[in-house]
Amino acid sequence: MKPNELTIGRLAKAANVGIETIRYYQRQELLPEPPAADGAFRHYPISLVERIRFIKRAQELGFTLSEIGTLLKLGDGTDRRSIRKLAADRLTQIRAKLTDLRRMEKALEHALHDCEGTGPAKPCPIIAACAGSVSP
Amino acid sequence: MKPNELTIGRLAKAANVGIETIRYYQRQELLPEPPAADGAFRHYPISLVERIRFIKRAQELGFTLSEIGTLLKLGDGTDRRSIRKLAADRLTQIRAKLTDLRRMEKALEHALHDCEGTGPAKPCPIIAACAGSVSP
DNA sequence: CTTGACTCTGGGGTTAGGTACAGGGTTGAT
DNA sequence: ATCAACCCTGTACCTAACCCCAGAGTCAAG
Repeated sequence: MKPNELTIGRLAKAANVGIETIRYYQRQELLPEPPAADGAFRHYPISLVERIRFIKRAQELGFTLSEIGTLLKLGDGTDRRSIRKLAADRLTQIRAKLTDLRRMEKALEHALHDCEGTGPAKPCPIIAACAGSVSP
Repeated sequence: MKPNELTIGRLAKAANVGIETIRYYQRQELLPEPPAADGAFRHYPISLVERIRFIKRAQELGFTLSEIGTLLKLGDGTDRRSIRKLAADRLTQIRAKLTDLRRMEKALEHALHDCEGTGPAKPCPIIAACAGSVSP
């Protein structure tokens, strides 16, 4: 084993992911699979640590693994147009989800607030919100 | 078939869900399963239309089906404390997700903005964001 | 050269909320 | 009585991103 190479376990530890995650990324073609001579241990270049970190950081930006695959292929950064489109689409999705969640937040806040201030004589406003009645 | 009863298909149509959704809810014990005499058609009371709508509206508030099961059991609204806890917990989750998504939104906005204004001589800021470097 | 920690291949399972058959049986309108 | 439209049970599949396991082989330290 050369000094700039790792076994899968050490690679996993260095990149702070599980071994199974690495194998999964290989199946998704996000990571190369080094050749193994007849069941012997594979040798992974240390550069893969950075590649895995790239994947993880892209995930934190909300990209799916499939999008990250594209990003990795565009990794030299010369095709700005494709990269921008990917990022812009993802941003649109994130904003849609934000709108959705904000609606839920408001509705729940409202129902909870009403519930705090409602005596047990009236129907529970949270249940009422689900039952579809408008708060009186 | 009594006038206040429906077949599963008509119930599905009335509640605006698929037949399979109704069966799924039955398996999750969100809906009762009327008895069927030896492979004959089941008869569903029309009141289930409202129950399904309840489920759908609760989903729009962000509750999981399992939580909705609890809500349905608490449906008389007398146990306000349990209901409030459920709603408050869900609200907490929604807010956590909102925080997460807002972070993603900011980071993507920033990277996109930088990318618009960066000449092809510099590395792509979107790729750079994934690669973990701080924008210079 | 033994031992224990690791790795290999191949397959399965998980969560949530459904969707999609296949191969029958039932209804109800003509 | 026929026929289309519907329903029954049971099972399998879908997405996304992994996790887990068995049984066999390999590597490195002592």
